[in-house]
Amino acid sequence: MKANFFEDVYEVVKLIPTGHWTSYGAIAQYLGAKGSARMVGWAMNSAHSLPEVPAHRVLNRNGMLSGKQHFNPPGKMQELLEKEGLKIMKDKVANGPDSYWDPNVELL
DNA sequence: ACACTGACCACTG
DNA sequence: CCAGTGGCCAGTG
Repeated sequence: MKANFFEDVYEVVKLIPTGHWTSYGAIAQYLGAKGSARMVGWAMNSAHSLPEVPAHRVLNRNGMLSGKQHFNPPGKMQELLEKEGLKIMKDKVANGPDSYWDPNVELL
């Protein structure tokens, strides 16, 4: 397959609890030298085929729905997040760090 | 084999 | 505070 890196990313994303979100950088940091934040985004692009991977729970470091434009249809991302209890305002999470989930803290 | 791009992040001005 | 630039790794033309 593409690379183990993608698999690792998928695993972490799948581990994100409902109503929580994490950032590309956090995942990249959790995986370490395996890749940078950009690779996580690239992995998400590949993850597009995997319904098991809740890519809508992965936002940029600012909690902004950077990749919502890549969803189908765009806006589905926000819809899902709101459905899970997150407050989205202006394409960004309003719950703040309260809903933030960091693999480096929770998993490590 | 080379160059450009990409769902990012951090630093500098 | 906002804008610009570099760095990161892999994939595609």
